[in-house]
Amino acid sequence: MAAEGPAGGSPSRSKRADAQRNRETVLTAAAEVFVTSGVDAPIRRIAAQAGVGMATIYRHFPTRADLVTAVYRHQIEACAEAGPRLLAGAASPFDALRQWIDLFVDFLVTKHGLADALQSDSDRFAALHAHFLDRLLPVCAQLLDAAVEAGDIRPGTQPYELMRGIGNLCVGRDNDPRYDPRRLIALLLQGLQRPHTS
Amino acid sequence: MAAEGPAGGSPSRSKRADAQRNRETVLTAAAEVFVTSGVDAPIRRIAAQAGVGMATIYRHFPTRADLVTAVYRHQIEACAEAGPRLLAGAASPFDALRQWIDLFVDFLVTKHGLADALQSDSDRFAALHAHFLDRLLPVCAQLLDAAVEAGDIRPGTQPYELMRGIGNLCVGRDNDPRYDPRRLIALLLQGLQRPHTS
DNA sequence: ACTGAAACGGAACGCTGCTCCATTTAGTAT
DNA sequence: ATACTAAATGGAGCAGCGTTCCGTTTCAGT
Repeated sequence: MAAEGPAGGSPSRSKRADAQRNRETVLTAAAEVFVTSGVDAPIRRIAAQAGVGMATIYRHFPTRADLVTAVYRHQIEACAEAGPRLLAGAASPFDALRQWIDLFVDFLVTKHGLADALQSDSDRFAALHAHFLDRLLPVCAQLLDAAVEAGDIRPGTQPYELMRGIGNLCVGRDNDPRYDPRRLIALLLQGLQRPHTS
Repeated sequence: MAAEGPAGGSPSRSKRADAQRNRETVLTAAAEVFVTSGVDAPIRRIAAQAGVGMATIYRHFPTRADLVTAVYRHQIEACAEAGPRLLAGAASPFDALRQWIDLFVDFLVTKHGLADALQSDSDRFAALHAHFLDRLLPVCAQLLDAAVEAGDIRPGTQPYELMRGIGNLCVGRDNDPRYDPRRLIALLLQGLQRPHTS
């Protein structure tokens, strides 16, 4: 997580310096290409942008999911870490859940095709799916449990199902004024809310 | 809609008989392949299954969407026609809406990858998306309007957004016991419902 | 039967994912 | 400083798929 500055511990020892450098170069290039062409961009294009061969990319990131994961690692982390913070600071657990979902949705919709990739049943993204789940599912579960505990929402909803549903709602063409996933997610949360008078 | 029997009007005059036959052959083959390999199955495979050349398929169905549309035409029609019928027969417009959505969801989840294709932003499925919308959006709008009119649900939800949301929720790996789109859709409908005391 | 046009099949092209290996280069021991 | 070794590299090569193009076959009307 820490910066790989000269004073800090070596980020991954036993790697040659040029390999380290190339790794960063590829990450930067991939990030740029992802913005313009989505996370489905041809490896060739990313390699060209980075000025390296394709094999270099495959060596550093064996699957496409590894590359995507690495590019968005910081943002996934930020989202994961926001969970407990929101829970501590919000007016109610339900509010915390809502705000966290907002963060999550913003993350998904601002990255071209990321939601699509996440829900794709293609093997090439299996690891991406797994990483998101590993990192964010516990956070979501904690928020959900707290909201149930507080009586804000009805019990019985599985975190996995909720996360996939939210991810699914974010899939598809971007910037369609007729479709804003946030509105539907708000509806979903509404349905989750327990009637005020129990 | 009617069968193309000998007594009925010619289904599409000015087509050669072998072309007519091949069209049917391709449709049958495509239906079979779609079941096993999803609507993304290679054209080559469908051609092989049908025992025809690829060009024959492209000539009859210029885009993949045309083929998919043709294969599922009957079921799309059935879904469209069920709308008014349900509205007339159900206990309330909201019930009709719920039942119609059930039909729609069943349709989507039983066809491998159909929901994925529908929401894909790839051009190759644009026509499929358009056809679904042309045929089903008015039906959904009618049900939605009736439910709003009856005071069952809050106003303000756009039919397009609802349909895309439902479609989106059906996207992804099939038969995952941890994820049943129907549960989330039920939640969505719950959120749509107006509180009983206005 | 004859013939023009419709329909056909599959080769061919372009694009992509992924792998393999000859070559280059960084780091180290002398 | 030089030589050596293993890590790292780059791009050619193979396979799969979508789509088009064209020489050949088959239908249908005379």
